[in-house]
Amino acid sequence: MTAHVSLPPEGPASEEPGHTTGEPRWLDAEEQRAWRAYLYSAQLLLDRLDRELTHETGISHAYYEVLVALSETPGRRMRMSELADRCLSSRSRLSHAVSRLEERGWVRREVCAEDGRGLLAVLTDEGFAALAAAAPVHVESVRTHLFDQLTPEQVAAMRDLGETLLRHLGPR
Amino acid sequence: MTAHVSLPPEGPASEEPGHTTGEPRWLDAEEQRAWRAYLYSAQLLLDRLDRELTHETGISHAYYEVLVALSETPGRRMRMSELADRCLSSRSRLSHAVSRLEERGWVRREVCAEDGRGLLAVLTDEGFAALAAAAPVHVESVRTHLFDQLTPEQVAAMRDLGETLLRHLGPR
DNA sequence: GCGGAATAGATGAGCCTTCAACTACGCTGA
DNA sequence: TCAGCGTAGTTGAAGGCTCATCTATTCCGC
Repeated sequence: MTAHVSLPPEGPASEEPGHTTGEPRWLDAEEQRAWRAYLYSAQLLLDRLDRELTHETGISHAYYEVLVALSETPGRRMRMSELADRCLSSRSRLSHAVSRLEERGWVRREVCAEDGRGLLAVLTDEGFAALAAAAPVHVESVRTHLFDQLTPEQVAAMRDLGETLLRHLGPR
Repeated sequence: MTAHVSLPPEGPASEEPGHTTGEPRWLDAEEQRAWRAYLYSAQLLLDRLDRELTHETGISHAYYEVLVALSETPGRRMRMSELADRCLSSRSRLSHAVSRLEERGWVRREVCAEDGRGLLAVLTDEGFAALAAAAPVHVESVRTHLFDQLTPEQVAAMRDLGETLLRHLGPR
């Protein structure tokens, strides 16, 4: 009955008044239901999108995001750190990812003129072509599993929810 | 400008009428904004919750879900497959996870009486104690990064959104 | 009761992510 | 001009996840 975020109590723990540590702010049944619905649906959705993209194009969602970020930039190139931020990725993770994309011939590293420490990730024509092939597959998944399921009001609520959380979690 | 799900076009591709393949149903600017807000916020939130839980308790969110599922069940035991379903986990992933939890002494495998093929994962007292210690940490994270940020209307919308998507993505 | 299909689960290789070093370069102040 | 610190990025080891494969057991029809 009690679910997920709270410890299943044998009954509410005895509470002494004037506590110092503070009793955990457990979720009530309604909150649990909302939280679980959000958590499960988000996990299932992201998983599904990633799987469909990966299986139909050979590009994981993580790689896809890297390619998209590069493709949207003038000259199709970006500093490694900036790219990491845009992809919600750690520096290390991005570094590994770019190495693997480099092996596929989709990205190339270039030294940065203004900063001798810096590198630019550059999207190659092959990389752009791979992205062009994958994009219709991905957009169809997003339509099918997300937008086709929602009313315009729900889409608006989704955006509102997302933007509210982003203000807290920070665009970094 | 064009973002994420769509190929950044040099301009809309020429479209011949009577197409057979079907032009991709690209997202418009509003849809992209909603989708990105949702995607980013979900990724950041889940990441944050997982990190806080992992760093403060040594239990990843994935393991936490396993422990919670077991703790909620009569006898604190469950068939491996059912546990996998409850945790949105593949059989293989759960099998590996239970092995690791077994090494920590938090879970034990028992043979299943009714089905010689089956196994039961059983939460040990040590496992329950570990969960009891972690739960307050996790609930505080969920409060701080989710519920404290939202109005009651947004919580209701979150639940509605989640349940709508779950109907499509299936409780499996 | 027996042969074959289906189910439950384990296993290992390979890839991905994380974390903690580590290198290399730039910036600042004395 | 150089010492020290901060920033940019890489690297390798360790653990987690996926996928394909494998074993053991049950179920089903005859």
